[in-house]
Amino acid sequence: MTDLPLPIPRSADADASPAPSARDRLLRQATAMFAVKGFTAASTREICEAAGVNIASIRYYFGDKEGLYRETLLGPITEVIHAFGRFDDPELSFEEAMRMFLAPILGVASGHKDPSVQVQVMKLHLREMLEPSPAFRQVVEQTILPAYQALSGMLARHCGLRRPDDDIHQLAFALVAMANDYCQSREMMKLLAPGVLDRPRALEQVLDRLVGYAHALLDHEVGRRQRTAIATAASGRPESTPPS
Amino acid sequence: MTDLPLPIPRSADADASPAPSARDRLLRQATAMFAVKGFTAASTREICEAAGVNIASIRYYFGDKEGLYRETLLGPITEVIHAFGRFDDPELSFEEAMRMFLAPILGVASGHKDPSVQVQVMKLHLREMLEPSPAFRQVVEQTILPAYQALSGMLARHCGLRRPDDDIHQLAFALVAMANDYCQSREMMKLLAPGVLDRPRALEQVLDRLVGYAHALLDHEVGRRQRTAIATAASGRPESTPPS
DNA sequence: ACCACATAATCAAACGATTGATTGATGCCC
DNA sequence: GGGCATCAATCAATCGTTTGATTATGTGGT
Repeated sequence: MTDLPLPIPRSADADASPAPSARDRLLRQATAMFAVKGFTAASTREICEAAGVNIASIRYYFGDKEGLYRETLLGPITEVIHAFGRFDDPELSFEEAMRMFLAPILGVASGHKDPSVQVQVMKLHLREMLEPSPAFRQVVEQTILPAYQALSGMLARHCGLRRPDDDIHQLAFALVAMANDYCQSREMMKLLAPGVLDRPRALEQVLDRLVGYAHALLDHEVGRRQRTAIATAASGRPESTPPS
Repeated sequence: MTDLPLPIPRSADADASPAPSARDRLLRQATAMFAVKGFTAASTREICEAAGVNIASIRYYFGDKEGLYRETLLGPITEVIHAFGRFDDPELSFEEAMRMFLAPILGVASGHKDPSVQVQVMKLHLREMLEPSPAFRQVVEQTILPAYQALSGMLARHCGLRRPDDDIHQLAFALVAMANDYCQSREMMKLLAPGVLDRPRALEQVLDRLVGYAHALLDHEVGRRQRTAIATAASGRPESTPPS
């Protein structure tokens, strides 16, 4: 029950699986462990045992636990952001752009064979938003911030603005929040409304809905700004909160 | 620097502050610690030192660390859900209902003097959605599930349905996600768009926008359903995914 | 008023277990 | 034999928990 002394379970297959190295196994298991249990709760012994490697391998390959964690974070996040592509291309329609932006977050058409890995990585990042580690702040400034600026800039453009203002920022956060929630609240969603995620083409349908939501919110924001502009032009008051 | 041997710092005031007991101090500091560092990362010594109580107090008042954690979770969540009031009252308009529902989540008009406590507690619950503890699942079924059923039921009613279907559930999750995000991504929001949360009436304005978003999404969903109904009636295909 | 007793609350100290990190030796392949 | 990778074993530190004693707060009897 306690001992499973098989460090390399899969033998040399034909060609499909090139027998993942100890480093890769360690990194993969660490991703899963960190996502499920968090940084502190996931012990190095646990991770190494699941990966079938010795405890000293962490020091050997990554220096220490935080180095392993940093690698676990940095790798997939750049992958997702790269998957965005040029979603802020002015040639694209708003729906096309939002679809390009939302699809990688939901994990649609992910490169991995196992879709749960994508979800685990998203959970890791969402956990970091609650409890930012020093490693994460660095990742944010290098990768997430440019992506967010591209999003808010695109939203501003579709609202007829040259630069995003606070209302655009709020709209951007609302859109991102809707997408993130489908990685974050998955367990609760299965508990409260099992049908949404168990349908055959569940993720595609969720993506369709979210794109529709985004369009509705953009139209709402455009309309609100027009009403605000008319109101301020009529009364001369530069107030910023008309009804809804 | 190390020793602060004053277990009861504030002397007997007039009447405003009844000198919080050791149990209350412990509970308050535990809430802050758990919210900031998580369950495992927050050590019992740390919590007790911050609260100015002995380590054995945890065993004395709550049995063990998990008992303290359970109390930390259960208390404020029932408080928030009770603050919803009867938001699903059929007499209310949709905007009135959503305002009653969203305000407690954002922490508007909270009973606490310190608004950061409310945010901390929300972070605790969001963390639990990523890593549900046994204590949390019990809390979900007892308190969150009824509140969610009230929300999805109200949404279904405003869409002309007797019971919520999968599309209503997805709409409900999107609305909750938008509100949760303002507790969850606060740090990142301050980093990416500082103006949104630093305005004088920031929370009230955010609430106004979210209520507007909710209305826009509801209208979008109603329109989508009408278009779907017309399309299926015309072609006879019971498909469920028309464009946006 | 005084003592005896009981309960509640708090304390310092230590328990065993587990943590992340580190060492020096070992097998292996080119 | 010389890098490369892996191993068992152990380090000091910290973890949550527990103990037994000590102080504070009442309570009732005489």
